[in-house]
Amino acid sequence: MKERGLKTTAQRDDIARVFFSEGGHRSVEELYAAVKKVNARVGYATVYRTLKLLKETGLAAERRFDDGQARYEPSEERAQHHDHIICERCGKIVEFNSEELERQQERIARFLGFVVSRHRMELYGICSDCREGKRGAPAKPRGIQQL
Amino acid sequence: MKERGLKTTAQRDDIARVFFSEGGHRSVEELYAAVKKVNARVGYATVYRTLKLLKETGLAAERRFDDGQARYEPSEERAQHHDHIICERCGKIVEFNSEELERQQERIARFLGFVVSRHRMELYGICSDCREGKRGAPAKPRGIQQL
DNA sequence: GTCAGTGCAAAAGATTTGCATGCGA
DNA sequence: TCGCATGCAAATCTTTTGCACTGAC
Repeated sequence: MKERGLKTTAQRDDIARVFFSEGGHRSVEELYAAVKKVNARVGYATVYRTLKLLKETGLAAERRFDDGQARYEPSEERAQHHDHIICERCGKIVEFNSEELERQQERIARFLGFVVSRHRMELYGICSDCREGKRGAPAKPRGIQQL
Repeated sequence: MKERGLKTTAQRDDIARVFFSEGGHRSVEELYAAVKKVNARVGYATVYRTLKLLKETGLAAERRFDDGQARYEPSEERAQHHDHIICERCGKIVEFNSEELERQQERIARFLGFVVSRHRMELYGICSDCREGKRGAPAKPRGIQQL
């Protein structure tokens, strides 16, 4: 699973297993809690160190939304590239992808003389469930919306 | 200049003066240093507090790029809305605006059932100066590029 | 004269790091 | 066995806050 020059240890295995099975956009705190349940012998620092490792080897992508803490998700090498739209009321995060938008960005960058290596694009607003006054946990994300 | 219900004090005046005259995307640290030169009697906390005030009254906009610290720029009430493209080599930040891109985002959000309140869009790449091997300070930004 | 605004230092929250120890290759 | 990986706590970094004091209105 992680033969990219990484030594295998019990904690790395457990962290990686939890990380890739849960998917989603997990904060370090959430991941730490989840890993703890599987292996109580894991320290906070190791979770940070492992996540950084996964990021450096390209297996994980780091996201920073506006809540002040980093979140990680399985890299786009394994999932398709996508952006995020976030509900400011219930916190729901929906992933989407738009070819049109990508082309657009590429065009803009080229015009300004840049070669783009990556981008970050987040939309913030209120989702329909919240506008309609529905309560309770947000609906489970349904994967990447193609547009 | 700041009659939005704000009491005027020497430090606020100085901070606001520096902030609005320098413009750009200044980190708190940079602003603090700049204000210090004008008025040594200003504390770090006051810069933070004043910036937060300016943000809340809509006079300043907070930006968080990928370098871990907040940056502020005069609000879009006074300047036009724009996004950013950032050179990962020299740190140059170019502002741009694209009606097309805005429409695009609006369309996507609507399709997903969201009403957008704000968005965040940053492109990261290498600028032409850097690709051509030019050294030295990045060229002064030339305002918002219309696309 | 009041009370909001300020400075300083301490607190907080997120993340990193030093160091002695443990465990995989 | 050897050295990287780990745990824990301490250190960093950025931002916030408590508190006594100052200055604006």
